[in-house]
Amino acid sequence: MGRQPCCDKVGLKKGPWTAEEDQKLVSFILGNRQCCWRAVPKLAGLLRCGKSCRLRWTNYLRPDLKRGLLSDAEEKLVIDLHAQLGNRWSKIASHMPGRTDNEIKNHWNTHIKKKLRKMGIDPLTHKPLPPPDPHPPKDQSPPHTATGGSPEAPPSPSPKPPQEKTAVPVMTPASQQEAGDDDVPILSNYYPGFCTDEVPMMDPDEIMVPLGDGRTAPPTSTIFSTTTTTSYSAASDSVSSSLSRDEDPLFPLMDLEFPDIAFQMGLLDDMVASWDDSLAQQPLSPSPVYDDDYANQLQIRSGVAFDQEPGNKIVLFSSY
DNA sequence: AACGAAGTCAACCGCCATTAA
DNA sequence: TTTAATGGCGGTTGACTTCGT
Repeated sequence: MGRQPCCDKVGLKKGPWTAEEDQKLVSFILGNRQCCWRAVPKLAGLLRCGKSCRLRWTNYLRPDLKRGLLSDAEEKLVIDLHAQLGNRWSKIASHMPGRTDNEIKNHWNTHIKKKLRKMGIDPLTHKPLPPPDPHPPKDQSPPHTATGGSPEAPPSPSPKPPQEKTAVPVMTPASQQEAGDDDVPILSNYYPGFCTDEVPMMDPDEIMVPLGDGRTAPPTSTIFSTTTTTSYSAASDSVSSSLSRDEDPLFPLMDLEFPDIAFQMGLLDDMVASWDDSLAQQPLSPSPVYDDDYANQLQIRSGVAFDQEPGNKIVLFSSY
């Protein structure tokens, strides 16, 4: 009957992840075939619940995450998508490869909202804000207009829930054609490519990590540039998330981009290595290049390219 | 230099839809 | 068919950082 509980939550650790935990989780996920998240912490030797592991992986450790502030184009995209989808952050994120729903949500709440208000636009309705009332009523919420109120507005006596989730109906004409949740017709052309909704766990013997032998490629096509085979070790600080991107040894790997030139130059085999704990402690050079041709030869799965050749070949790269 | 306010964002909470037993 | 776990989602929290005084 049913399934076993996800976790008993007894003796489980909470709070920020340490570098050691990150390393355990990454090593496990990269080294094991897909299995249920419930089993991950136990098998990986983590005192976390599976849900926590999943969140950590999807929001922070996934190799295809872009990280960094959203660009202007991305911000615009978020605004457009939000106008159509409301606070359905995962849907929005699915149109923005390399970005997580959590990241977008945070950015919306901390940056975009303010920007829109400064521009005189209601971030909830995406319509012009009404001019400030020179005589605001005392101890009473201003009457709500049809366009709805801001969630930051003082509590209203109306039974309307305070959350923004109800913002969805407030939409642009485009969205008012009642497109299905999944159908946001315009936006995929901003970022043709991958959807980050599905992040596969990887087959253990499909792992290919960059290696370095000192070779460097031009900046736009830089391959992975580690010299010694060192491990993707996050261990340098007890709280990795407190590190800046430049300091955190995790980030270089996250920033890896598709090494097209390397492949085209026949360096693929040189770059193949088995994943193990001794890999890549050394920072890896990011490269903003993605090669469609080579990608076409591979099975692209959410920013992870699996070489069709049998063997231990997988390339981790950012899908940007 | 010290303190408090404001901003940022990783992580958690709780709900819901899906799915396995 | 029923039950309950799982995974996913959006909202919220709180630790940490940055800014202003």
